[in-house]
Amino acid sequence: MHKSFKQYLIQNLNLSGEKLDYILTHFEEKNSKKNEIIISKNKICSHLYFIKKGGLRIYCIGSNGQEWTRYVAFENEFVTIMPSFINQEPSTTYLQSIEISELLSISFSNFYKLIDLFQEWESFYRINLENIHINSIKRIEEFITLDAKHRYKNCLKHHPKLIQRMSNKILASYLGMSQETLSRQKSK
Amino acid sequence: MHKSFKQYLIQNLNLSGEKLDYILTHFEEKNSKKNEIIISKNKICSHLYFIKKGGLRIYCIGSNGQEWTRYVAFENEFVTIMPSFINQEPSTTYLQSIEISELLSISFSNFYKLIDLFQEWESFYRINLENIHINSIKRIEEFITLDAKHRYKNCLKHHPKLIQRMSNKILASYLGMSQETLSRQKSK
DNA sequence: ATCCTTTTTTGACATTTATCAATGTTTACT
DNA sequence: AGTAAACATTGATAAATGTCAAAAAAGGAT
Repeated sequence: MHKSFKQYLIQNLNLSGEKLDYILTHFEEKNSKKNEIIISKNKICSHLYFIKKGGLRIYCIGSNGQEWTRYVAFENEFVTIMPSFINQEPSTTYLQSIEISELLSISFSNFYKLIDLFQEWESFYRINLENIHINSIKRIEEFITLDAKHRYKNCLKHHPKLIQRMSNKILASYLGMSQETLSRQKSK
Repeated sequence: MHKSFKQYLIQNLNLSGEKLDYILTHFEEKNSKKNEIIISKNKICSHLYFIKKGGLRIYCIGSNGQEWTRYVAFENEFVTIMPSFINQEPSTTYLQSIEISELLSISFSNFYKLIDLFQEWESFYRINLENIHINSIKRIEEFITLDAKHRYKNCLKHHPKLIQRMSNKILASYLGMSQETLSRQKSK
């Protein structure tokens, strides 16, 4: 059960045997269809998800009703709507499946229970936080320093595979530009 | 010694007595002049700083030589160039004092030594990471959803005090717009 | 395979924001 | 206090990007 996830944990979490199996019992299988909304705006995001297969995105709605993608994640990544999950407050964004996906979920209370129980689990989480935070920092730097053309080129350079799995519409909304502008950057 | 910092830790870190004092011995006083560069681009950021007084910013250089402010921090906040500090690799950005500041610094090796020694210290750091990551997320959402006018208005609403302590030049570079554009937003 | 829906591309035009230049204002230093 | 340097404002213009509309292309369901 949770085989690929267990492999992932063995490689990244400094725990094994009974403790690891105990941790695994806190995760539940959850599948999602393409385009399925997993968490809606104004709901409290009560779970954190591990992606075994597929991909998710987090998006917000702009003043004119447009969707803007704040985050994307694929296989072997954790996702949740952090501001909502951590503070257990209503979300300002949506969590959506952008492919047929196989997920594992853990509830807020169980997640933090494991942090209290196992320092190794907290370290694992902390290292994950460090990494996603560095990614956020890079994303901020791209927004303040680069124009549309260079944001696209940069993304193409650093995440060529991800681009292939996203529609132009979603990629444009991730890069902070209109679909038309993205389409024009591509033909250069 | 480190009196205000000790108060801060007593309130936010679940440790006291000898252990707390032992932690404090790993921090060194450091003062900085206004505009002083504390860490230069291409250098490895070997320390994390706590701001007792004053303010710092992190900025990067755009393709046309402009400075873009990625981060600002004032009293009772920790700052470091995270991508460089965590991975001990050359920084792509500068860390600069924007006011006369009184800092406390801890080295990379001592910081992670304390994490290994005290689970409480790791928790303290983890909670800090959660908070700054949520702030980064909000900043990303502002960049993808808001135009220049609304980015300024939003900043005015959520960080009115910080704005007063930053020059227009730095504020504009923080909000991702030219000084002239910011100046025009203000007169509305 | 075919039809229908959705996505992507392209063009024309509008809007936002940047750039350059000039002037007025503040700040820092001696 | 006085001076030089840095900063802020304003106007004119240019460049980048958004919006709207239509055509072309791609993808899904039956």
